[in-house]
Amino acid sequence: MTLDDVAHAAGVSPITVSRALRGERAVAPELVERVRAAALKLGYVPDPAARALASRRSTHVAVLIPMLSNALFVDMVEAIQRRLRPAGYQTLIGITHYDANEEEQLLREHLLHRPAGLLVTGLERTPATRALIANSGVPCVHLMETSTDPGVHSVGFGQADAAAAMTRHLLERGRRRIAFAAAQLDARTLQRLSGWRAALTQAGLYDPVLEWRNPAPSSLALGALLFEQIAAHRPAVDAVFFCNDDLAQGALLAAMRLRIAVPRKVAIAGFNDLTGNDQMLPPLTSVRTPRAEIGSAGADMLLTLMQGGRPPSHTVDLGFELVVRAST
Amino acid sequence: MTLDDVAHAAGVSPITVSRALRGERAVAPELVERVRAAALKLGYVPDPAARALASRRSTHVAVLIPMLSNALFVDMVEAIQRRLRPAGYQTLIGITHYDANEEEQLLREHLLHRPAGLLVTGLERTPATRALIANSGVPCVHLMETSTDPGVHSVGFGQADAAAAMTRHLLERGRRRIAFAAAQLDARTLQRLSGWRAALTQAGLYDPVLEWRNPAPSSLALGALLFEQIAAHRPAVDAVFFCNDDLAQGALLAAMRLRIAVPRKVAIAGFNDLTGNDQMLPPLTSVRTPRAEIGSAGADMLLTLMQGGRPPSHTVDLGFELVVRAST
DNA sequence: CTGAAAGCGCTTACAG
DNA sequence: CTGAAAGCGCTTACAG
Repeated sequence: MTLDDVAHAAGVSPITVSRALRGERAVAPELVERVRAAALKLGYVPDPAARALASRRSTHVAVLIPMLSNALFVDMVEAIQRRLRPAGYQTLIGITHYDANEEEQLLREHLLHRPAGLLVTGLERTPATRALIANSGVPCVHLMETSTDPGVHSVGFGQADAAAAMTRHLLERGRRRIAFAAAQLDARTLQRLSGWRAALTQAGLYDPVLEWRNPAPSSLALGALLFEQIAAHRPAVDAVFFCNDDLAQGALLAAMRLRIAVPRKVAIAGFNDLTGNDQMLPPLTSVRTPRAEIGSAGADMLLTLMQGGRPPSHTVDLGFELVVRAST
Repeated sequence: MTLDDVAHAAGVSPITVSRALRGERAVAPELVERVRAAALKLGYVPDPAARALASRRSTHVAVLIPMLSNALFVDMVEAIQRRLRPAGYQTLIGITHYDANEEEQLLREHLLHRPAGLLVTGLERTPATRALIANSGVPCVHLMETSTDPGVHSVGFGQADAAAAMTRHLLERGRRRIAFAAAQLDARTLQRLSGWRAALTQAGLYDPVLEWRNPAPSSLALGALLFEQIAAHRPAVDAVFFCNDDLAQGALLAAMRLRIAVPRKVAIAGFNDLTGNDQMLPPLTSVRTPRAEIGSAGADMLLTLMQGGRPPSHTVDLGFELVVRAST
């Protein structure tokens, strides 16, 4: 079942079938109709390999994310697939493990397959990776952060702004010694840290000892550990803002074990508003981040670029939302 | 940079280069050496699209899983990629949302791309899907369960056995009214349910009112709800065995809210031993399931099949492990 | 708006 | 063990 069969059935040349099916204009509407009908009747489906070889472009979209074990990226990936699949694109997921060199290696591998598009996480990468993307000529959209560079397409939200907003919320609640606990220490975590720092500085309450960093991956256990350390070393701290919800949830459990009253003695806030926050004791205050929307809008922008179009804007800021629960 | 360039540099014909690079025997060792050196020097990499078109087989492996939001499958997928990538295969992840029809649709789409191999979750699917797999001739390994059919390749563990083992553990702890709470109600959940039922029946303690089913997806919130229902309607229940850890974790939080002592008044057990169980209050007893090992071993079996080999056994049982913590 | 020719970069038989 | 020929199923220029 090939183009020729459809051409035969429709009484046109194969190339006309090719054009009609791809929706190229410059084909008479009635011919398009005839071809479509024939293709449908024969159950014809174009061969992706032949198409890729001839056009030097596949229908694959490579999606590079740091981790799948962070629910954040799962939500984003699912939203991406929901958009890309109906449009006829296959998603290839590459996991970088927050490692710029692994990302570079992954990208090299994926580029060999001539992907139709690229979806990458964040803006920070090795110069070589940046060059690979630029030289490949493959459309690329950056997710999770917003770029000011008009040559870079991005969909995200202001990580620092979101963290600053949460910090101000804690200040409004009367907290004065607000610690920030960070894990992983990837670019976005550090942006959140800077947002927190800016808000505290503005309030005249910034103190470097309030900054707790740990490069290990975010987890309940690490959140518990960080909370225990903060409670032991800085008893005056009256709020802890964690860069991710799993840390905050772990802290809530640790507080219970240590019999430290939340939020009476210390307020606890998280980030991302992952599932389960409403089940915590007390329910966890967090920042809802629009990861699914980022996936959808990022895929839409990429779709536009892959079709040769130009998106209305090179960057889209999808914002965030404070979700205040009983923990603060 | 094509085969021809390498052929030229090595002073042989293109087809010899093709054969040498693919490791086909019937090429003189010294030629293989010469070709390899030339390819390396020129930085030649075969074009996957051309290869797929000519050989009618790609280097893609389609992996069909129910959900990415279940950490279980994330662990499995990561292990699969870790095995398949170095072997030169790309992983295409398809999410079925526990829907047999969606799985069928996904499979149809993936089969158009002539995948080199197929990795699917479980043994239960529509007859059409089964036929699609068989007729495609694409090597396929079934993950998570073990098949008795010698025509079906599988890597998993005894879901019913694992549930029965946990149930016996609860019986040994002196529990007599052991409820089973199930969500999602997919094939594996129902196998666990049957394992629990068998163990209770054997002990002469089976009672249908102890069975709690809810078709909604597993979550902390649903676990809390199920626990509240059980506590309200069946106060005599002295243990609840949840088909998944997130349910059990939600139950633990609900028990705290209701001030029901765990394990004094009621024991709580989960399944899979997802991350965070050790942080719960009290730490959660569970069954550790070898999902990463299943991913690795499944990928290995598929690799063997894709290379035309025959795996030592058509099915591999990787077992499970009881992880007893303070909640039981 | 439509088509004949050439070619994308490999591999599959078929010879020798 | 090696190679010349044909072809995988499309799309890209190039004409008209």
